[in-house]
Amino acid sequence: MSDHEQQRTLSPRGQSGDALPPVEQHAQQYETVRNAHETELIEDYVELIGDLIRHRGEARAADIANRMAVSQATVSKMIRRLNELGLVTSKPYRSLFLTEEGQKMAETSRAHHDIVLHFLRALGVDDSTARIDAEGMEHHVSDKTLTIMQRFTEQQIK
Amino acid sequence: MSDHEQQRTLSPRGQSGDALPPVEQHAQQYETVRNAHETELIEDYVELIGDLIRHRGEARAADIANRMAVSQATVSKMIRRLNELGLVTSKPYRSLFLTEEGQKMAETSRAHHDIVLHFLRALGVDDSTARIDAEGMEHHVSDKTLTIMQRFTEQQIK
DNA sequence: CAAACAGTTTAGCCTTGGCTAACAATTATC
DNA sequence: GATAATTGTTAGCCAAGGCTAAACTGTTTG
Repeated sequence: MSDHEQQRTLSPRGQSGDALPPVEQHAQQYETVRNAHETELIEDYVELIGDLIRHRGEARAADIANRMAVSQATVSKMIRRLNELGLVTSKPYRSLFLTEEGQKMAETSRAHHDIVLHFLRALGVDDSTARIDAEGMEHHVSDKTLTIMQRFTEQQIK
Repeated sequence: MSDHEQQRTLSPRGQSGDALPPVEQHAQQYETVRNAHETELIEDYVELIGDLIRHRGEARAADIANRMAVSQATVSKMIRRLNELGLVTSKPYRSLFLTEEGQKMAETSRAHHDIVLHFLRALGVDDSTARIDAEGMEHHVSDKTLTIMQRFTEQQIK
């Protein structure tokens, strides 16, 4: 392991000039982010497919490409991956469908997304900024924090 | 452009069953996230290097590797990139330094990070969760939202 | 001062997620 | 129903960000 930094066990004050967190904790923060990144895109695709089906009745590759601002080739490749992961079923030149598992993922993502979006609005962020921020934040907010956000939003509305 | 989805200009209610956002706006959300991803890692490295220098007086590749939970080879490669980007200066087998520009980036990242972290704590999120979430959220929070978060935190403390 | 060890770099591999260009299939239109 | 337009797929490219293994440098120490 060779940790040339000696570990100081100062109790942190929670302020800006804080000591660095202990190595293990610090490392875990970054690991969590890296893991989130791996699933993030997949979830975004699945979520979008779910939305398209819900609102349009079908999800076509071209629509996904348009909405993601990505080439059709990229979408095509991605769909193959989603297929392999058992999240969608697709026949060439036909609309896509979500598998049971894909549906579950879509719902969860959608729910998280909504919680974050509503929270930001409740906080006073304007709609278009809230949408952009929510899209990015969505995958990095833990369940614990989501619960707190939800509670906050409800209180604001009441 | 070939938009086979016809654009419905329903005014959205801001609820979960919302119509999809207009294609251009939707596309921009995803683009913003993709752009954030490109700079994210870079910023994390630079921020960490800044922190190490501030707290330890120097930033060694081995420490970075430990704290990022990543191999030394990966760090080495990354340092080369940071060099090319003009963010750090480094002599082989020597400690790193941030350039002017690198320092600016480190400070900005650090500031954003702190705002998000303090905000989460003010919201009632426990410390270790707040740290993890902040690490992920940091790069996806717009300036506007940061301002609002900061105001919220101050009000809570008062 | 030589050997051992810790730290750094390089080489070479892999996967992901973009892209363009060329081709194939489906759908629409005349 | 032939042709045009749209949509989908395939092939092949690229950069980023991981990894391991091996080579190299610098430092410590017997």
